[in-house]
Amino acid sequence: MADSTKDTILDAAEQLFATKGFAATSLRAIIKAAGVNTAAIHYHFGSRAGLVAAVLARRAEPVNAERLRRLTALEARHGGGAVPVEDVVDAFVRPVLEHLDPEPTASLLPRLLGRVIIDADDDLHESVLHTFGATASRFLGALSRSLPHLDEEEIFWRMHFVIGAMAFGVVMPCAFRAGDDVLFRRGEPEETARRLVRFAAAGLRAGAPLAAGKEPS
Amino acid sequence: MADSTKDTILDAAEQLFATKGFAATSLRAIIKAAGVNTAAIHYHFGSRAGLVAAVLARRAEPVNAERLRRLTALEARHGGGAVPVEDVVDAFVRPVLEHLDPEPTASLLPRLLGRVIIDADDDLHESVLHTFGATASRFLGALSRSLPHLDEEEIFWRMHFVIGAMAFGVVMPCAFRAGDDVLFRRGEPEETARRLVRFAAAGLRAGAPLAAGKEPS
DNA sequence: GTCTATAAGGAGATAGAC
DNA sequence: GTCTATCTCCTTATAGAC
Repeated sequence: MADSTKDTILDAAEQLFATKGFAATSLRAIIKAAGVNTAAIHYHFGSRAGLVAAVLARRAEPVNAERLRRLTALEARHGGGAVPVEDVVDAFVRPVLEHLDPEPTASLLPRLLGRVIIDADDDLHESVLHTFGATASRFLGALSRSLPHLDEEEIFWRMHFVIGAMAFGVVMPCAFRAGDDVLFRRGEPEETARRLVRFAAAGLRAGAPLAAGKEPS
Repeated sequence: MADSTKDTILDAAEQLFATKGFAATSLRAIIKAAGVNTAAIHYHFGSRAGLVAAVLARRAEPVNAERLRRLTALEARHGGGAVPVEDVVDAFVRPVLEHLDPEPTASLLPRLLGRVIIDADDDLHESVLHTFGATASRFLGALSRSLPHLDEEEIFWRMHFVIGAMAFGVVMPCAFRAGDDVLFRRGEPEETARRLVRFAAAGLRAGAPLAAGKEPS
């Protein structure tokens, strides 16, 4: 139990960052939730920014490693040629979405990463670019080979849209209401992943914006 | 100039909310930017929440009205039958995206609405549902008629993804860098709108997630 | 490594003069 | 309607005892 206090803080911070957002979570709230001392965060992480970076790194690095592992396996299986778009998208979103849960409070990792994507303008932005930049470049390259009819800039923007769809789909509350009725509730992780992969792959595969033709098969 | 102070506050608040986010913007920052008195916000808007609601309402209501106007015109033109998906998406996203600007600081309205969508969990959430609920319902109904092969829940989730893609595409910084090089920079509003409509319409039109077939024409 | 105590300043909100 | 002054609470961060 050498790192017990440190891990307790990381767990509590992760929970609060994921559910309330980064800007809306104070160190005091984390301290209270973790049941640790006021000075513990500064002792272990130096500052608020240090804690944020630690929480993020602990979860983002394994996710990005898993993404790259899956993409590399796909590329190997296709002999370095084009990988089907669905498979590239799947390798990108599933390492996040498989941690989803119908119970909102249980979906910590997806919501944390969604928030990171979304709370972009504070001190997070540089850290996010650094954390996700290499992975994004690899996936952009793979998509370029899978979608030769699109130029690099178009693929960049479509990947952007996919990330937005993923982050929003993941951070949003699991149920929506109309009046007093719950309309839709998130189902199994597999279901959400399938919906998103289907949507994103079709969007990525669409014809170029200026072309008049329909999507190629 | 009866409302001069009030409007000055609204303008300054809009600017800060759009660029820094809601949670990260304090009343003191707004007061300073607007060059007004400390008590002015509370005199005119009652509280911070009152100001947020006022800023949001001033911009969201015209946008939603324009969305509904365009959708109604489309439905009339198609005699109450199915409207092509591209046109429905266009009516939904263009009233926001046409206010985009290559210069980041000039895209206040899109960034404000993107942030509203995204900063969901604080006191904004109820207000957002109230502001956008009726418009969303109308568009879901139109999409149901345009996409008869999809059930209501699938359409709901895909609309979700479209909103996420739009919000993320709009809030993000206009340029991305790799090392010291600027890779991509946002172009004309028309270009971004065309990219998003193309992507979103293809995603919406994809076959049902469990079906094996490709998209219908 | 953990604690108490506290510094030093920012937050939203209000009272009361003008 | 506008201003100054101020209240109360919360924020991050640190000093120093144990």
